[in-house]
Amino acid sequence: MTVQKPPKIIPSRVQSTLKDIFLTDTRTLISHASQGRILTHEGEFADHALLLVEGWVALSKTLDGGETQIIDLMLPGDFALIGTRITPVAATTVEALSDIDYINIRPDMANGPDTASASLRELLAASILTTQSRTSELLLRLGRGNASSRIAYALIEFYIRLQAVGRTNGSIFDFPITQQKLGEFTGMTNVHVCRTLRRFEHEGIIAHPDARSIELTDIRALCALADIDIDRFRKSILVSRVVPALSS
Amino acid sequence: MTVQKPPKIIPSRVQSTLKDIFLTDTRTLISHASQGRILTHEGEFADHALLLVEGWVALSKTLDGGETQIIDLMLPGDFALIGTRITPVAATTVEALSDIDYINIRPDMANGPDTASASLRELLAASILTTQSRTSELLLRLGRGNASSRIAYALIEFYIRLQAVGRTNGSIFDFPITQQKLGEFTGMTNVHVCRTLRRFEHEGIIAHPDARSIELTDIRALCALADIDIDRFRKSILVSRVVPALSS
DNA sequence: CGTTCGGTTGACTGCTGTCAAGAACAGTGG
DNA sequence: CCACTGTTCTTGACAGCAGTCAACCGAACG
Repeated sequence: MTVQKPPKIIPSRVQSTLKDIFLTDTRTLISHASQGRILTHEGEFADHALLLVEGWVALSKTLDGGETQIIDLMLPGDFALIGTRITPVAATTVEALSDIDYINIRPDMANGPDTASASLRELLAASILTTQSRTSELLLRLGRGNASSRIAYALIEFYIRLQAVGRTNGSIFDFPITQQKLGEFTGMTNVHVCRTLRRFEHEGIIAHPDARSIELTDIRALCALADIDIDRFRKSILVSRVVPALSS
Repeated sequence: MTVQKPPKIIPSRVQSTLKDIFLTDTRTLISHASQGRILTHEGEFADHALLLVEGWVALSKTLDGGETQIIDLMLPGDFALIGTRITPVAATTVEALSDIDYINIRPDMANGPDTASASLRELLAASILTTQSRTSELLLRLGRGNASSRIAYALIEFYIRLQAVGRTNGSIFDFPITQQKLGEFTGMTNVHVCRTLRRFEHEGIIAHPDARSIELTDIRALCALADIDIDRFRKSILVSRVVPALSS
């Protein structure tokens, strides 16, 4: 009943782009980091782009009091600008929620006039707009939704995104995130996350096939709670089309 | 004691870019819309970029139940992609919070290979990243802050942004937004917005020089409430520098 | 076998939403 | 000039959802 781990895949479009740039097998470029590692605070990442190959990564912000809000999660195959120098994602902390494999792309690799660089920029632009779309949806739930709505939203978002990169087995998927972190994403305390998940489980909406996985047994109910039209939502958060106004 | 209305200004960098593109005086391109008008729902805006010259505009999303969350506010001088076809800002409603003047930029105007188009794309890319930064800050307050923190955050954000485009008079500025809309921005009910504003006024943190203006009489207190380091914050939400990885 | 971490549950508190009524004000039309 | 209307703001009473505090459990790990 456990999730079959598919072979590690880089989305094909990204992979071919990277091959053009690096002129080498992408597998040799992969770095590793353990769960809990903070990827910012290390100069090496300033202005870089990060391609996540395996695992989950959180982009978060923290108030002086120490309260943390996760702004966006990176799932396998995701691509994002990180670093501290130029982008306004500046004050963001980048943390590995699980053990991860990733490729670090230096800024100069995307700045050239060649088609490979241009293609990389297009990917980046598309990924930025997709992130913006997800962030808007999350903001809507934080501003207007109750605990059930927020948790349901998060679960559906993870499901749709993982499904798009072949990381689901039916409605089961790996769920390597603590209730504490899920609370940081949904704007709740870990205690209330726990209560809400337990209630969902009791109502037969979700299940735990094993400790590290989750099964969405009633996706329709989750969509209703989160006020999601699943088809429209899928199109909205998975956009990867090139945006004319941003391509060169 | 009222706010002196400065002449209507288009930020100089934007203005020169637009002149290059349109080969004409930008003043002839300005359209008007009245307070309350919804700018989406009209095919004419699909995929367009909008340059706001005067007034406030809200970009919002709505749940089925009718509850609305404002994702971002456009203030005079702001520039954003709107429309429904390609961008993931798709499901967003664009509403004039006050009477507005704006310039509508058709997608083909930014797609050319000429330097003017390229410059426009750079502006757009910078504006998207700035918006992302503001949205992250807002998300942090919605997820972790209480009513005081959220309102204080909103007031400081408006102040900093208006000051950057010369729309403040000391710490006084035009405030053409209802408490209802402020609640849609901060994720609160209009009733609680009212209570919070009244408390701020009673505590001497803000004042109402006249019905349509607001004065931030104790900016330091507001920053403390919102957990804002004002200099860092200013840099973060006003970034307009070109992002290497996105420029062509 | 002790320690740590994450998860679970209960009791209690309190912030914010809901409901409702009234005040201030602008606009509209007679 | 004066009702009439609709919108926004204001305030109070009350309820409920989620945070806080605390205790305990189970699993993983050294």
